[in-house]
Amino acid sequence: MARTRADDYGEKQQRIRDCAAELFAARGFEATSAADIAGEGGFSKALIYHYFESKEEILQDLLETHMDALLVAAQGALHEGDEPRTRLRAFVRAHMRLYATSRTKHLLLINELDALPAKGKSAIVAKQRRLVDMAADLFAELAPALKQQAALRFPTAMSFYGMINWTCIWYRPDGTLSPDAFADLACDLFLGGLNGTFPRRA
Amino acid sequence: MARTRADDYGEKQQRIRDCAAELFAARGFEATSAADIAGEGGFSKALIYHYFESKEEILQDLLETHMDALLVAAQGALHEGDEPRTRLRAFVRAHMRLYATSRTKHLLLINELDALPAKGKSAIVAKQRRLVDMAADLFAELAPALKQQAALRFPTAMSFYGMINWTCIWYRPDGTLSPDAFADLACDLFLGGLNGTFPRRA
DNA sequence: CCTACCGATCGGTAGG
DNA sequence: CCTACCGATCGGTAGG
Repeated sequence: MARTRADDYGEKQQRIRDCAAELFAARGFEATSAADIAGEGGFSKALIYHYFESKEEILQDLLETHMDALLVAAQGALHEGDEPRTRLRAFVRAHMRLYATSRTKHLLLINELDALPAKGKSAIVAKQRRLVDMAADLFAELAPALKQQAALRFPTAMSFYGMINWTCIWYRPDGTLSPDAFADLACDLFLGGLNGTFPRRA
Repeated sequence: MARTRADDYGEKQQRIRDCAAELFAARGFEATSAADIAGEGGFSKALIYHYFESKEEILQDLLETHMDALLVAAQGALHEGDEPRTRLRAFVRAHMRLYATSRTKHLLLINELDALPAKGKSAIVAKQRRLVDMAADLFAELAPALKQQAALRFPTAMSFYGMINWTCIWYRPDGTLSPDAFADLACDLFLGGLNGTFPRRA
């Protein structure tokens, strides 16, 4: 018979993840101690080290999960509609919706990726690269001339990701501008520029 | 006679700033100890606390200086040329040039702003807001319809800053794409969008 | 899954 | 009575 595991193994682990994510996002990874996490969740520091190897492993776990969710959502968006413009709109909306529902993890991905050891970081970066490639392929469909400018493929895709990832600095999903509304604005700006976007219906 | 100060007071202080900046950018503010900084510079930890009140004050000093330089450079760019398009190009180039020459400080501004105490952070944020306002005013000149959409003024300006600030994640000024070349690409993308930018001369 | 601890190191400051 | 530092160590806390 296989070794048994407590019925609530998964839930306990998740509670640790949740408490850690909250504190990592609020104070930063380095500034958060294992004792802080234990205090937040009302469990012992030793419990954390029963479920995770290290503080870094918790962060790795959080970022990995978030990137997987992003890849699934983005991949799904690419099947919504035939026109590349429609697919781009769905692609950007998928990002903003996930950023809204998983704001904490998104903040960690942006701010604390460097806290990971080199090997773990490169695993995350590899997943990010797949996402950037999906965007770049879509852009090449939208502006075929981009295919002749291989050197600008990546800078262009990163300019796009800058627009939407930078939202972690200033955007609050509970404000007047909904995730979809910002997604559409960003989409229009990226496709048509300032003068192709304004005037626009309010 | 006024109280005297060592002739090399300024230089010593600058050496501490430089060593701290390098380590803060490489390892993160929290992960860098005063002892690390002292070790890097070959001086005592006590020397640091003779010149600075705290580790935070060093970071504050670095970010304040960087923001001031950015404000001066950006302000200067707004006087280069009559057409708003020309001024925007100079504005973006000024940013990218400063990011290239002060890459370390730029990284700190993006990654370590939260390490500052609330009061110090808000002083930096206030300066950033002035910069964002300069950009937003320029955009309203370029697309007058934006003036009727007050709610989109800030999101639009932040989308722009996303494109250029996100470079700290992926852009290396010593690569094949020069700071001015990327500035022009970002400028074209923001003004004309994907289809207004490509095809373009290599 | 806890209390009880460890080796080491933290940011900051003492006397001289 | 000042500025410019040094070697040594403070009280607490880190991850494990």
